[in-house]
Amino acid sequence: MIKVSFPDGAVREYDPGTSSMDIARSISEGLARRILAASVNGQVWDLNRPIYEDSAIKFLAWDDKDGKSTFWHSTAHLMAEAIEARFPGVKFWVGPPIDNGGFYYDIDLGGRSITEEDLRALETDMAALAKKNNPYVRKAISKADAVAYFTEKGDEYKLDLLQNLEDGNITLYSQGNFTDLCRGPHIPSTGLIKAVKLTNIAGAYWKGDEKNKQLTRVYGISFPSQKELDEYLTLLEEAKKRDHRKLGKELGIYTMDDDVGQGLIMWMPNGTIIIEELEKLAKETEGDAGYHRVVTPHIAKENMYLTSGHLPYYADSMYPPMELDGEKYYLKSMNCPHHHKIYAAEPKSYRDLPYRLAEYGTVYRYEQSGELFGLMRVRCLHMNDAHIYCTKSQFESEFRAVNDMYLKYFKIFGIDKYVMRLSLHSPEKLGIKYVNHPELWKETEEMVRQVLIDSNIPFVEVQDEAAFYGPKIDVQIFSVIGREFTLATNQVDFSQGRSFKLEYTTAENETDVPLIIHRAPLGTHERFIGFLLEHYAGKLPVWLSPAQVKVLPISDKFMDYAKVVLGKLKAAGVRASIDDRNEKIGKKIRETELQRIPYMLVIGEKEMNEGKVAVRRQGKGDSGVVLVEDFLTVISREITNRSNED
RNA sequence: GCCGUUGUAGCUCAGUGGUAGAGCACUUCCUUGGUAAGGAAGAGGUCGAGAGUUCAAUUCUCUUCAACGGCUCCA
Repeated sequence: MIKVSFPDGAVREYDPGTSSMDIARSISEGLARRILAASVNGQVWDLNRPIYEDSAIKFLAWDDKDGKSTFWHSTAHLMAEAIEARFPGVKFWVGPPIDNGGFYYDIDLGGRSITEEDLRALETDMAALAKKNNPYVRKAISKADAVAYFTEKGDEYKLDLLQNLEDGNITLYSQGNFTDLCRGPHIPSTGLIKAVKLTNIAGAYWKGDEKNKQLTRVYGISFPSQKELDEYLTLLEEAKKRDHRKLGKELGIYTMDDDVGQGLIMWMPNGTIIIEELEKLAKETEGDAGYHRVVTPHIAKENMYLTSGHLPYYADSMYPPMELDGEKYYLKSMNCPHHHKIYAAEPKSYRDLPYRLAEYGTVYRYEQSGELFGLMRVRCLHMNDAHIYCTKSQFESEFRAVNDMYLKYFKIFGIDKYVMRLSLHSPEKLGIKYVNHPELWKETEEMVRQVLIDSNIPFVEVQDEAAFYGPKIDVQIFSVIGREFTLATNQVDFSQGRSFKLEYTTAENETDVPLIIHRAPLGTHERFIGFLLEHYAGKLPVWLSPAQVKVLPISDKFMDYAKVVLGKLKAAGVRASIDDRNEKIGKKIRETELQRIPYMLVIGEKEMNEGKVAVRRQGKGDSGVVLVEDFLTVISREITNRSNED
């Protein structure tokens, strides 16, 4: 007998060779019907795989992350079966589940292409195949047999996969007429897949390398019931409504134009107000933290970018140079070199450090055309940039102060869904993507890691994401459509101080090179505002809102009083206007609501006679009649406090 | 940059091998209305751009530009 223990601590005995499914059935039929896979000693297993040893078991159902991935992975195989039946001779690369929902399969269609109509037909095929309730059958196979099998099939992709697999560790999975090289696990049978949606078709380089052939990737998602699929589709629709590109247009935040160029944002009056509020916040905060503000040009000569390392490392993402008087000038892709020159303009002693230079710097980056994305990925951006020059002993407290600044900002904006990422270099890319100082990388990476640990900030470590000049902490956020972006960044630079020959005189009257911190807690205006629009679903807090109050007279009989109210609002520094159109109040309210203007002041006879206003909060309806002065007190406080409540 | 999709009025979108339509927005008039769309009339587009096929192209073909979905990339 084998001992099987459960998450609640219970232990039961079973015959060796019992499967997780048998065990589930011995507990309850309902459980057996619900589960998709099992975790056996921490590994996800097929439910029908026999267990021969004492094991800790946990059943995985749809509400489990691993249950979902297993389900989606199995659906990918189901899709492959349907595709192979419809397009004989196609070859499959890999078909994994996706973390944030669904699955894909990369396919070599052999010159054919798949259309939207094909997807609809494949969905029908898949539903029919699912209905057959074919079991997913696992078969362990020797490497030699596997190679023979796929050689006969002429499947160079699976043979390629096999190269990196160890003999004795190779399994095939089959369901219906489809067999795939796969480590599994899978759900018991296709009948569990009740609803499938194939969402899109895309190209994807084989092994993710753009030098390789491009395969066709088909994305899909599936659910154990039609209802859940419908809910998912509704959720997608909702997400689209808060897409910053849609809101940006509806709210008059920004525009782009073919004549201006790709990825070049023009901020409209409403967007500019947001920018100015953000800059005001940044200037206050940085002023308090001892930063000096500077302003630098948008271009510089080639030589500076050779010194900085930008040209050797990042020439591809800089705009090509313009030539003047026989000199090459580049649009700047970073502000740091200019700031270094300001540092170097006057001799520094240790008494001058930390020396902090801040600028909302405009930089230009030649992003690949296919990568541009609304406000989130653009070619001209305005960075909340600053560089801190400090001694080694000051580094930790400076770096930590920057982190504290992040957290302060995030609290103001109510940002809580982000991932702090410690971005490290890759040793094999030293001298290619990263400056070649292995010992400095090691030292500074440890230093940054320690700051995070000491500050009790949860973080993930990722290789090969560092800046070319040093490790960094990135704050990763997700757009409503699920794309990941670095919102803010806090970077160590042990390299440029040397390349620019920056120095300071130490207390011992010696010369030393400062460490540099590059930081951008508010990222760039473009990405940050794009993020905020989605974060707030367009309902910006009052202090940030381009229009804060709309005065809505019931009819033009009350226009004079409305103007008095407007005058008081403006005198108090509130951004307000009157809807003086000849429209009914219902329509004025509807349009103001749609513009996400936080406060509406409805004014009619009663309000006029009593010196009051009827307040309506955006999204919340009528919230009562108050004296104009009382309203002013409330809104002024909300603005001054940069209140995030509504 | 690569694969795929799309491009018609300010916006959202119909439509056709015989030089275009709706709703909203806009303008004017009527209406002076109390918490999410009052009524009427009017104006507005060389159908992304260029070339080709055709008696005739917004429609078919090619090129190009841009947007979108991915891939690659992202200091």
